[in-house]
Amino acid sequence: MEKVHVSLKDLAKELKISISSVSRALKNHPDISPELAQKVQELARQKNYKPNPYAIRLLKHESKTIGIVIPDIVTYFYASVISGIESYTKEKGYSIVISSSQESYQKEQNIIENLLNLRVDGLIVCLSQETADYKHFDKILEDNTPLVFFDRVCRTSEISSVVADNFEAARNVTRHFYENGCTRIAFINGPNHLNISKERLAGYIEGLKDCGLKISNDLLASCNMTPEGAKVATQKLLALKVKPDAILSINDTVAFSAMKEVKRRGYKIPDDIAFVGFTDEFHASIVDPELTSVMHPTFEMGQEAARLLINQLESKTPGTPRQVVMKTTLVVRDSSIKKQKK
Amino acid sequence: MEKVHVSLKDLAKELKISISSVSRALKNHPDISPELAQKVQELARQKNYKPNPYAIRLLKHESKTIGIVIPDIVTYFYASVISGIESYTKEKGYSIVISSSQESYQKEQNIIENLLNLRVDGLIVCLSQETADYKHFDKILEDNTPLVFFDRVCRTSEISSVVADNFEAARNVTRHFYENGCTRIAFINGPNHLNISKERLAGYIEGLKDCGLKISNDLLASCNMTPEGAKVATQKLLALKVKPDAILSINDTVAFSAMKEVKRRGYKIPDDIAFVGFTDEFHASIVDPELTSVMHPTFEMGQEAARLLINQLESKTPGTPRQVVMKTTLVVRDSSIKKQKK
DNA sequence: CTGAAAGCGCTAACAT
DNA sequence: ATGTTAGCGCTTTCAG
Repeated sequence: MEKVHVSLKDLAKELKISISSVSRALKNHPDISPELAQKVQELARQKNYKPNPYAIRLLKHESKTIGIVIPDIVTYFYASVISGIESYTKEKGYSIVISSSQESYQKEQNIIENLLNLRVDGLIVCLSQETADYKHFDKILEDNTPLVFFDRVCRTSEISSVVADNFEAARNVTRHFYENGCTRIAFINGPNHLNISKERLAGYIEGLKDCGLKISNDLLASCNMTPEGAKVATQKLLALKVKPDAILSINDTVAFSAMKEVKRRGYKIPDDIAFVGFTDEFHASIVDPELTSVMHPTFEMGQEAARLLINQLESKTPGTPRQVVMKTTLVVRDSSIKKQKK
Repeated sequence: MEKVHVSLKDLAKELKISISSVSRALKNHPDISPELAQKVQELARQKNYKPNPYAIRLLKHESKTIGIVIPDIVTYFYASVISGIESYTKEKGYSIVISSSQESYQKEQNIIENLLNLRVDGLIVCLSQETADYKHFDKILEDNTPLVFFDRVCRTSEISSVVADNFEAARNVTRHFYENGCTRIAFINGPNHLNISKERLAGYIEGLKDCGLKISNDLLASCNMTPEGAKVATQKLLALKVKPDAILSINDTVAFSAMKEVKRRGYKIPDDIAFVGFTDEFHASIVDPELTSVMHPTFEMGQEAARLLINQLESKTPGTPRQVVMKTTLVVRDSSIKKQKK
């Protein structure tokens, strides 16, 4: 029943040669006779020898493993980024260990500690929604464990990160609304302390300025990015005396929920209220009307984060932190194009 | 720059005692003086000692790691099952390494080989869509690596698995359609060789019999479960002289795509064509009309798969393979309730 | 109660 | 070209 794997020792015994000869033969070391190499490799194949990775990790002090910390696996955006990370790391011979914080600051800390104890070679992290304090990353830095953030980031002057062009994207969307006849553009934002919220808010405001529209606090709502939170935020906006004629949402999930509530209350999308979301997940083109959304290159963001990390890992030197800003594209669908412009 | 971790040796040197005493002190071994234990633990905490997991894995021949093979991470169902697996394994002190086959038979084989080479303690697998040959699992069995399948399974007489009550669920849905006035009930199925396709098809047919409806090949379509495949299948059904008045879809994603096509062609849902999907992912209640769906206890399925695996792992004995069938629930929403029954 | 020693599987410097 | 040895960090007999 016990798993039993053949070791170099086994091969050596069988061939009546030393372990080091076997080791060398297997990796085609320069000074080994071709015949021996041949013979050893033959036997190794036949007995299905596989090196024990743990012996190597112990010896080399590296695990060829990367830890990933995300708020939640069951979210298109994160799953898709992971998919990009997986593709790049697999190519480079690294394994990934994934843990989700479930948007909890406490769990995020625990997970990071676990991953560090596992001695991963590096970490790729997206902050939990609750995380507003960044001291726990000191431990990682002191540890000299390379770290890269994506999407929800912090301490960017010390730590590399991959983010979307949130400011530009939000500014663009605001103009897009204006060009389509919207003048009361609302924004359902995420928690204020997150960089994505801040940057998108700034872009939204800049966009309003570009269009000569006035900034109104009434048109701003924050939510915890859950469907329920989005619903409440939407209700707040719909309670205004003068209702918004457009709603920008911090992500597609929030947009979906808001749209549902808006439709339930009898308003027409986009004619009464136009919609734009962030991410452009698969379902954006499935909902009714189809949702205009800021397309994030999620897979590429994952690849890029992995690339940054592995570069750092393999170049041993600390290097200067890099902040990679990925370009997004506004994918225009029905939800933002009013048939009857005012 | 190099990561440097303190070892038992370091602690021993500092305290001028032997490594084995340190080791014992740290795990509160019975025969160690309380004072020494105290002192050692103090120093360990202070110097932030953490055991090197790779040394232990080498010694114990176990990795406390479980490999997960899924068709695709960016799919609600799999992500959600993983989430359940993660929750259970974390509790039990195991890490998970996730790899996706991207529905490719070739990749599935490679991944499994990699995971085996990594010496994971066990594997949880959902077959790729292309997988119709199951010989590659011999390697795992020979290896004595415990294995559990979920959802898309094979060789259930030898290997434990967790599945939904596909037959009963499909039969139920068919009756549900009939009770709501549908008599030409179509089924957009997945690839024929998959157990989920076979079981749901059998349930569908049984349901038709229950209702005294006749079975027609015209009303059966297969697809590869992509949105595009679903669209093509839908077009085939809509091309019939006598169109279906209900469509059962192998999963929600297929249903979403089919609904989109049906609406695009000007048919009303549910009055012209009623819809039911499988999974009940989040978006089922976001689409318009909201989709009736067979709710899978995804998180629990993951937990159960992990439980089966870890039981097997820790009880060392092979044990008899178990097939756990999880109960589903039909969540009725607008898409299947015709306002005007015929 | 504590220490010495062997060994998990592997690599690499050091012989020969 | 091949063998010997030491050692990565840890646990666990075995001695004392």
